[in-house]
Amino acid sequence: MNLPIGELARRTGVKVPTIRFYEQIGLIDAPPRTEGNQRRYGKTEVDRLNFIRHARELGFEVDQIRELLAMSQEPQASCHQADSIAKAHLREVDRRIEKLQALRVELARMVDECGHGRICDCRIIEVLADHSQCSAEHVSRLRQG
Amino acid sequence: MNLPIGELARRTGVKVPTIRFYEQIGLIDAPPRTEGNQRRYGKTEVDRLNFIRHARELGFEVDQIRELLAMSQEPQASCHQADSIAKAHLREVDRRIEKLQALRVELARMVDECGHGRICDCRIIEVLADHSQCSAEHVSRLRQG
DNA sequence: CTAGAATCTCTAGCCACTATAGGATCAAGA
DNA sequence: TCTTGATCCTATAGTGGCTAGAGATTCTAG
Repeated sequence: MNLPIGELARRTGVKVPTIRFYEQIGLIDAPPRTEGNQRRYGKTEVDRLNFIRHARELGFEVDQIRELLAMSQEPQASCHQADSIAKAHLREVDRRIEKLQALRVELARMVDECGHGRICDCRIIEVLADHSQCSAEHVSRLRQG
Repeated sequence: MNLPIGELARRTGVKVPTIRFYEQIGLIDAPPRTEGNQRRYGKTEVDRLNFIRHARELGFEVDQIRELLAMSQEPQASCHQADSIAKAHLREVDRRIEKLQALRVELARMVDECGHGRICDCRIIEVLADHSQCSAEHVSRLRQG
């Protein structure tokens, strides 16, 4: 194999600076270097990065991925822990979906009721200015969706 | 009125450091100060912060809020722009919901297929390691949910 | 007058990257 | 062999939207 970092990036869909970042935070090991100090990777890293990317796409946080990686390297361990990480994550995803759907209703209503006239009659501004006009009980922290 | 920052925080649900942060980034104006250099707020700021908090809760970004605030201060302007900001946001929310639902399916399948035995038989690790086992086409950026 | 709550500024930290600057190295073609 | 240009290197700073902490000052009730 002996892949340079750009090729590893191409094969895994993880960007070059992100790979270096993952090395920095210890999510992947520092690989051997060429005489000119360039990183060279093997199949192990392709697999590991694919695992990481996939888990990130599924919304797992880096710390959770660290745990999953550690577990995957002890094949005799019980998978109870992996199961519970995934279950917790599933609950979290369900929560996010619920919140977004409440939010969706509110936004749709706002847009629907916009008179398309002047700001002073616009329901969008009005609703935003006055929480009591909300039909749905929506939620304070949406950073995670 | 002449509210100190803590009272403004209590009335709007925006935390004290966040209010100072909003002042720093120019989302609200710097208020007058007491002789001892403490901020004192009036009704205007209560309204404005409520507007901001509400819009944040609905998932609008600070830059969008800036635009909405600017618009709301020109009551004779057309609300077409507010409408399009809200609509764009609605589309974004729909996109997030779709992604999360695909993700949900995948996670549920993972959890469902976990044999609750040893790691080497655990579908969770396996599925994460191999994207091709995914039933749903899920998505690369989930930071916003 | 005093105690303690609230406020002030400033700086750094959070997460998971992304971007930029200013070099060095590598691989292919002339 | 030389050159070109793509890729690579490190280091630092920036992103968004806050949050936390230190250490000093001010306000207010008793």
